[in-house]
Amino acid sequence: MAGTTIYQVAQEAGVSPSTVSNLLNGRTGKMLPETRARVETAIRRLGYRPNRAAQQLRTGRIQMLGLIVPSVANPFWGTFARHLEAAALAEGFYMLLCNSERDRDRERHYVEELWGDGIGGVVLCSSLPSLDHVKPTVEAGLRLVAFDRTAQPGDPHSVVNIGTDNVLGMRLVTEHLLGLGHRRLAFVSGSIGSINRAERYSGFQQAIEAAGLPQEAGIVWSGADTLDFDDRDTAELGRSAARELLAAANPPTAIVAINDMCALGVIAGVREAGLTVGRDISVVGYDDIMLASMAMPGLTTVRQPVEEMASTAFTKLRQGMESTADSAGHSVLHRPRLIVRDSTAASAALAVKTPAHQGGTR
Amino acid sequence: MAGTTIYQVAQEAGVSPSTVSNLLNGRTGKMLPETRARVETAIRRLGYRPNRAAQQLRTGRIQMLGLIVPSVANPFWGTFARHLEAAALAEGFYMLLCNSERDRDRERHYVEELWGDGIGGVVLCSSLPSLDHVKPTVEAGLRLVAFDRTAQPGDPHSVVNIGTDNVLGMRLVTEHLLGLGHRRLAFVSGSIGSINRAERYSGFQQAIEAAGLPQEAGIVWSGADTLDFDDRDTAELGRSAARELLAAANPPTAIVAINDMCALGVIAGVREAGLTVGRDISVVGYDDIMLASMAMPGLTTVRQPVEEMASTAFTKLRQGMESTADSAGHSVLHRPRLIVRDSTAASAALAVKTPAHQGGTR
DNA sequence: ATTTACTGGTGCATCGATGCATGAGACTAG
DNA sequence: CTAGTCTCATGCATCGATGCACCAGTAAAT
Repeated sequence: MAGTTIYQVAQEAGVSPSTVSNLLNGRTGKMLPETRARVETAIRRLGYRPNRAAQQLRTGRIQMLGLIVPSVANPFWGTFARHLEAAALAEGFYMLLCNSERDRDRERHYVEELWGDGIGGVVLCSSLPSLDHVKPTVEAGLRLVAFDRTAQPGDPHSVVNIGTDNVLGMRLVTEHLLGLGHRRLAFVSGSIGSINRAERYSGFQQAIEAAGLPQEAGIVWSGADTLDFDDRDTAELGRSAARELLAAANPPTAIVAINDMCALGVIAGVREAGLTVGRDISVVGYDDIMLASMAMPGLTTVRQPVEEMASTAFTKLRQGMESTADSAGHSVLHRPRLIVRDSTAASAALAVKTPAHQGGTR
Repeated sequence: MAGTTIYQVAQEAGVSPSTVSNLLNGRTGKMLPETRARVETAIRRLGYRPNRAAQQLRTGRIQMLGLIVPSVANPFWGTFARHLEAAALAEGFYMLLCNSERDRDRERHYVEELWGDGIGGVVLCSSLPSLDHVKPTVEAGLRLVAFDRTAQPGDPHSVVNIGTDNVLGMRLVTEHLLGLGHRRLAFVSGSIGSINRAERYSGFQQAIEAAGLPQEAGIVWSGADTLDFDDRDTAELGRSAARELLAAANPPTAIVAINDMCALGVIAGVREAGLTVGRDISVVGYDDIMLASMAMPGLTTVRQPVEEMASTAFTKLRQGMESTADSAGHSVLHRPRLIVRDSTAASAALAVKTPAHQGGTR
């Protein structure tokens, strides 16, 4: 809108528009240093900036990527969005943000719309097990990086998956609890429909088995039909889970929540039941959102290296967009990390020989 | 990228590209219903979608707006972004997201970049008192809606400001506390540099004055030099404030925090001091972020009608972008609302004649 | 029959950048 | 002095949609 065109620059520098274009696009091979300098000066003097619309129209490409997340109101996605934007911006790419609200049709619609508008690459954060709804677009040529998801049979070829090892992550916290002497753990989740929820659950089970404990040591509390897609609901879910679990006969000594929001709800529920988290009962979450460190007590959880993952996502996307050959898809698994805080402590059964408030490396 | 052009549609329908264009742009005045139907069928059959780059190049306009926030990692901005996107999308606008990290230069850079790329409207969420850094761009024609900010002398003419009445909001909570019998209140904030912080402070003072209390009834705790720009820091600030205030002789019976994050820190600090929020001392925040309702106890706070504000922001932006005349700027003040939860209760001085846990309409 | 009026639709230049094919000029070789 | 070789720069068609100015028809008026 500044309105300076390549023609004005050309005139100012006393050359043709082609020359300016050549310079702009790095075709400086055969160009007198003097000419080059003249053009560069003119560009600077006029404050010329190429018109992106014209560039895109001509080249078909555009320096922009799309990000589709369930909802940026959720701090986990907000954080991811921020890091992805930073990675993109460093290479001159803009980022279009889209909230899918976890709706399949909205995901599809966005993907098609973005593709139709000339955006060549999209990072899709979907919790859906299948990518069928976007398959046609991907097969038409869209570069798709799926985030927080593991490759599934039937996925379109070129899709790159980026995530953390959920099985491992959940094993880590579960083993942490087992190491503290807990022998009766509850796993709290909404429906285990999404891929990573299933993976997390599997990690939980594996840890219990590996410890040689009977299946019954792991109680599963699943709000089955609850539509726990909203964060507030997720937390609420944790709250009711805690209430129910603690009211039952032979309650667990530790509760494993499917994610941090859920864990925060659990903490609230435990407190309402008159117990103290980190003393009477241990609670762990997953994700390490900002609130996890600020909660009282600090929440033991599993951190996903979000920044690193964002950077990988952008790199992969870009690679895909540049090569014309249809690169084969694959998965990049980042390593999750156990973050121990004060919400976990030795099981009450051992509490006699261990100081009550121990357990946190803060 | 689908690649169907207006020419193909024209051929398919047996008309000229102009006719298709006319239909697409609503110039259907003089067009036989039959012709119209033929074209519409062709469009559907070919799955034609106008090429946005070409449209933009031709018309100069683009159906896209920019949103600049301090950081979407902060749930308050995340929520706002989500609502703004929804409002924009309903009218066929995309939203480009930019994180300024509260940096003046980044704000300027983004504004210039967006303008240079043909984006005609930007919603800027800046905490800076002055808009001088973006003034040139606004004067060049960019439509700017400033969010969470009140008009200041020296602002560019066309800027529309959207916010809530911070003075009123803070008066509301402060009066709520006074009504509960509190006579010694502390106001906790980092440096009161930004406009809305100053406004909030002013509301606090006004309420105290209006109640006929002496100036000294309002203690001001200001972390002066602290760089409390990160959320974590803000909470930390509240924590230290609480500790210091409670350790002093003649401590306050109620603490007013500059925002919810800060209030959550205060709550943590109070708890560490061995006191119970909502009984021994009352705490209030501002913003009503999601966590406010999930904290223990639920935080009494002031809610900004975010969704409504987002909708206003979009409407104003759009109006500005459509009219060529440079509409005059103005401010839209939304009404904040007091949300009473369990973190406030009657002052301890009255506690003898009032049940301890009362006070919350939940 | 010729002009006037009107209806319904089309031709074409245009937006700004791109990059291939081509050309002008300088210089050397024969 | 012409042909051949280089070097450096330029002409021009192109991407797809837009919308004004114009034009073929047909109907009504003179």
